[in-house]
Amino acid sequence: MSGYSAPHCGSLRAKDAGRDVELYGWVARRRDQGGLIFIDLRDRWGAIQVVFNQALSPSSHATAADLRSEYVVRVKGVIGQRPSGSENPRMATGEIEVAASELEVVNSSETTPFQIEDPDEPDEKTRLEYRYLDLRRPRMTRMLELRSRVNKIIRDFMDGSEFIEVETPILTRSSPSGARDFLVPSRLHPGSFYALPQAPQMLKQLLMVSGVQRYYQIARCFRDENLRADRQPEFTQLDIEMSFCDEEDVFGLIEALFSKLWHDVLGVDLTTPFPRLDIKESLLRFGTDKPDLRHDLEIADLGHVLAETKAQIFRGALDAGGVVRGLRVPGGRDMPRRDLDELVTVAKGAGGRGMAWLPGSSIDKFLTEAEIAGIKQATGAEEGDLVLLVADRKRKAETVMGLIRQEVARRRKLIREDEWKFLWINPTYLFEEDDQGKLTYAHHPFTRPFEEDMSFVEERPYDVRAHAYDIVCNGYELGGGSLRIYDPAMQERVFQLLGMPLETIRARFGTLLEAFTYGVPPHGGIAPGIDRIVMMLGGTDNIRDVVAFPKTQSMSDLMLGAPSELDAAQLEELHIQVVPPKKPT
RNA sequence: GGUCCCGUGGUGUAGCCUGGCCAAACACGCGGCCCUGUCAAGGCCGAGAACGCCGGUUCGAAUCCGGUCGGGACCGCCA
Repeated sequence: MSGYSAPHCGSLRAKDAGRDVELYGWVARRRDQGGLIFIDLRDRWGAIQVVFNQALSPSSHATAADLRSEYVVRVKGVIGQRPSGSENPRMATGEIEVAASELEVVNSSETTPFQIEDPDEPDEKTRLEYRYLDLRRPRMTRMLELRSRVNKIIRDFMDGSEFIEVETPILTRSSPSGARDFLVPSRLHPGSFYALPQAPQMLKQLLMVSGVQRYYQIARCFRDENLRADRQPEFTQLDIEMSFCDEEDVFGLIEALFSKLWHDVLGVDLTTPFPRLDIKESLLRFGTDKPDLRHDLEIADLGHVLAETKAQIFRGALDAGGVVRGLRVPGGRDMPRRDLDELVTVAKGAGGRGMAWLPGSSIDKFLTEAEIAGIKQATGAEEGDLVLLVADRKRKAETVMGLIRQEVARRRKLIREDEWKFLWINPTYLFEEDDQGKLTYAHHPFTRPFEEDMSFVEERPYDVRAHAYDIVCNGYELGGGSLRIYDPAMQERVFQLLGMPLETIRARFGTLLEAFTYGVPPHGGIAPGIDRIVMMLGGTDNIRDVVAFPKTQSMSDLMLGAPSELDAAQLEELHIQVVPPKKPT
C-alpha cells in the first residue's frame, strides 16, 4: 500500500476501530509522558491521536521520543477505542486513537517560523513570506478546500443550465478604457505589447456572435490598480454571457446559483428574489453603491430643511452646490466624546471636511428651532437619539456618510451578523459625469439604455436608466453586469451622445462593431467575483485569505520576491530599455 | 497621489503617551532532564531580542523628533 491510498488521519472514526492502518502525516503536537508518548498526526483531512507505548512497542516508542513538530512520519498501528474517560470531544477523531507498532521518520523539520497549530495569526509579512507554511494551517487548508468546492458547485450548476465553459486568452490586446493594464512585451514585435485581460468582456460578446448562446468561464482577470482588503491585482470572476435574455433571466440564474452555493456550503436557504434598489436611492440612503443592509441606519438629505439656514458650515456647502446629510443614531446621546472624535477622524480620513452632531458640537446655536425640528423629522430622531451631520460636495458627502453609517453600526453592534442581505442594485444609470463635468458612460458604452428613457436623453441625460445591475451582499459588491446594445442605431446614438469621434470608436471597439454586423443576438451577462464569494462563505473579510498566493498592498509577492529585475540580455531580447523614475529633489 | 495604524527574542504580545528603576517583561515555541493516559499535557532547568534601518534632540531613548524601508486599513483609483 502506498501512502497515497492510505487512510486519511482526519477521516477515521469510531467505526474504524479494530482496523490495522498505515498513516502518513505531519506531527501537529507531541505530548511526551515518559513511557507513553502521544502525538496528533495531521493531514489535510484533520488529525488523529497516535499512542506510542514503551511496553508494547519499545522501538517505535524510542523513535517517537525524537519526534518534533512538523516532522513527516509514517505510522503503522491499530485503531482502537480510547480508554473510557480519555475521549476528546473537541476532535472529530476524539473517540479513537492509533496504537503504534511501527514508526518511520520520513522527514524531519526545522522549527517553523511560526507555529502551525497556534491559534494566533502570525504577522501578515511572515505569513506571506512563508505562504507554503501558512497554507498548512488548518484554517487556510479549509479555505483552499472551500474555494475548490465553490468552483465545482459553480461548474456543475452552469453545466446543468447548458452553459459551456470557453477559455479566452491571457495574452490579449490593451483596451484603452477602464483600469490600467498589465502589459507583456513582444519579442517578435518590437515596441508592441500584449495586455492581460481586465475581464474577457469583448471576447464573451464575440462568443455570442459565434452562436455560443450560453457562455461561462472561471476567468482570471488583471487590473493594475491599487489594492484593498477585497481587491487583488489578479482575481477570478465567474464570467457569464447569454443570448436572447432579459434581466429577469440573469437575475433568476444568479439567484439560483447563489442559493445553491449558500445551501450546499452553509446550509442556509436564501430568500429569493433578491430585493432591488435604485443606485441613486442607495447612494442617498446608505451612502454607497454596495450597502450593508444587516442594520437599519439610514441617511437623510437635509438640503430642503436647511435651505435658508444661516449656519455657516451648512450655508457654505449648500451655496457651493453641495449637500447636507444627516444620520440618526438611535440612543446615540450616550456616545462618548471620544467616539465622536474618532468618527470625525473617519470623515477626514476619507477626505471629508469633518462631521458635526446634534445636540452638541456647538452648532445648535446657529440653527433655528424650526431647522432643528426639521432635522429631527427628516432623520426620524427622537429623544435620546443623536444626529450626525456632514456637509460637503455630493459625492464626498455620500462617501463619508456611508463610511460613518457603517462605522456607527459596527461600534454600536447594530449589525445582525447572522443575516445574508443580498440585493440587486438596479436600475442604474447610463451616464455619469467625469472629472471635467463631461458626460461619460457609467459602465461601458455597450450597456443597453431603457428604450423609453431615450426620449428625454437630450434634456436629462443623467436620468436615463440602464439595463445594468450589481449584486451586493452585506456591504460587498459580488458582481455586476448588463444587457448589451445590439441595435446599430441605438449604439450609434450612444456613441454620438458620448461625443466619441469615429476613429476612437473604431480603434477601441472596431472588432466588436464589425462582428455585430454579421447577425448579433440580443445578449447580456454578469460577472460575479469568485474571490469575494469565497470570502463570504469562508467568513473572512480579507481576500488574501482566499487566494493561495496573494500579493501585498504594494503588489509584491514576498515569497517569490516578485516583481524582480531582469538581466540585460532578457531586456534586450524584448527591446526594452528601463528608464528609472526621477528622484524627487 | 493622500490620510491613518503598525514594525520589540522563532511566534504572539506588554513596555512607548508621562525618556533614566529596561542589555527589556509575559505566554507559546525551542534545548535538556523527569513522568504509562495526555490532548493548549504537566514539573524542573536553560538558551534566546541592545527594541526595522538611518539621523537628530538629550547627561541619558525601545520610549521624543525627522527621514527611510517594510506590512496593514481607508480615500482617490478600480469603465
